[in-house]
Amino acid sequence: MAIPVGATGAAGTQAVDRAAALLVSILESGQPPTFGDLQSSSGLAKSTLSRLLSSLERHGLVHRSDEGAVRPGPVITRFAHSDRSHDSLIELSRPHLQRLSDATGETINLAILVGDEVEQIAQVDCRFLIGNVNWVGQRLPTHCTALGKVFLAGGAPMPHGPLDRRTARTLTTVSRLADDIKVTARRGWALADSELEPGLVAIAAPVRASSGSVIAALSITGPSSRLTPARIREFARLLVAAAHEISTAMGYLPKNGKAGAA
Amino acid sequence: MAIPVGATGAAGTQAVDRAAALLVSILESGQPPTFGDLQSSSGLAKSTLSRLLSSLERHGLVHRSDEGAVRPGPVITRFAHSDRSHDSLIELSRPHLQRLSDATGETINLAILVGDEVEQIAQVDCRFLIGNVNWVGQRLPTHCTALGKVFLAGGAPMPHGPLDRRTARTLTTVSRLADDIKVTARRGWALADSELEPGLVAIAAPVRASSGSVIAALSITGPSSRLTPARIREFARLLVAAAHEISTAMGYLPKNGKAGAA
DNA sequence: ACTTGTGTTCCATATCGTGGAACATTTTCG
DNA sequence: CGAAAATGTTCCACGATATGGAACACAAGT
Repeated sequence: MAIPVGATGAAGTQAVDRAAALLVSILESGQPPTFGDLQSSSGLAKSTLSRLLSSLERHGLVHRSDEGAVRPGPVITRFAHSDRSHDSLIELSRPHLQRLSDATGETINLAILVGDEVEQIAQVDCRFLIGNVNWVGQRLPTHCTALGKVFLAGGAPMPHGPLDRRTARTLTTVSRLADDIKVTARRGWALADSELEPGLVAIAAPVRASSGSVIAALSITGPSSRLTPARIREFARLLVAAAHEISTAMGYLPKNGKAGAA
Repeated sequence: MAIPVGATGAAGTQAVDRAAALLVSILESGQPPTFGDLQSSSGLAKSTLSRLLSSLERHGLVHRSDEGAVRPGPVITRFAHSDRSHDSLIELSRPHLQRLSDATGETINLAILVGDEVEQIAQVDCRFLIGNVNWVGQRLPTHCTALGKVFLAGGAPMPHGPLDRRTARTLTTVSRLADDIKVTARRGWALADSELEPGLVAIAAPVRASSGSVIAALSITGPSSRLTPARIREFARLLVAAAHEISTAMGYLPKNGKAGAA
């Protein structure tokens, strides 16, 4: 009685599996599929498909517009626009942060852009005694942090007016900052060496959504005594790779366009 | 034999209904529920719950962290951070836009903030001959549009440098703009009268996520010949009400905190 | 080491989901 | 305008599939 194709140890869930697969294909398809699209892509009987969709719709997980397009429903929409959507980004990223921490021993941070500031949303602490305390929840300016520069390089509006001078090395003119951002964009990662606090070095790289826009930034932070130029170069490779892995998990496709659909 | 509680004409979908309800409660609960939480809130047998969760997890719709917390899965996370999440916001808003259009006869727009500009993402055209063409996709500055002012009043970073003078009535100094924003914030809606284009009047109101942050702005636009002071006052009431309804649909709770959970 | 708590696997049972066909609606085309 | 095609929903008898209790595996607390 040969188990069907690739039945990975799952049984007793036919209906739910089908409904789940349906929902996934609706969430991942670029264009909202129609009933017909789903019918042919899933291979389900009309009646079955109709029943499953009705159930999903009844629970607000999908919505059928007048023209017959099947879209993510209000429950999904609400979640997508709520703060909680960041939690799941963190959850999805955590293993990568951890791996990066294991590889470098330094403090790893994940941050998002809030208004014109950078807010840390996750952190894995360094394993040295000399390290930073918990930065989660803290907001910092964009012009003097590696995390901030990543967002600026990703298209966030440049800061205005006189740039706050945090240290002697802070970039305090828009033109010098713009130059740095150009370098950052080309290089693929940002550097802030004693620009926020003397002796504090950070590098950061972008995490991208499937559309390519920068949705978060990943950073490695440590004292300049440990983050020497040679180390920085080495860590930057790891950092960019990790950020890239998260981006991929988010549906970003490295070279060409388009995200995976069903 | 007596249909169970509130069985709204649905049958033949027990398993899917249960799984869907499960997913909804995971998406809507403030704190990620544990297996136990779900067990008691759903009343399902352990074995059933385990099977359903496994199925959802297998499809990437939920994710179980090490500590046993059940969270939205990668598929949901990807969607939440993709551009497509705006589509479903539009879909959810469209009936409200339409109703507003029917009531006022003027052009209705929905916009989001992209960087430091406002991008229109949905529109319902006015029923007069004199009206604006399709603005969807167009980006405009924040300082001279009602839509933009809504975001500024909602906490978006103020624009910098010299403000582009679009008309004689454009607010071109940051301080005058700041005053206007204060009024906007207090009043609950924004007004831009001939500030973008002579004779073009627009009012706008905020759409809020469950967290209270402004995620979109809703506007009514028309020529000053039709949008007289009296009409503006009348329309503003309708506008604010409509924006509020969308906010509510997004999980925003008017007075106190907290969004609905299961 | 024993107990308690949590989650997964197993299995016989009958409940629940299935798909074909009939039906309802809307769209297309002659 | 009416016939035909396309699209989606409801119905129903059948049996495949989900169910929940119990046994099991594992971890945490005492």
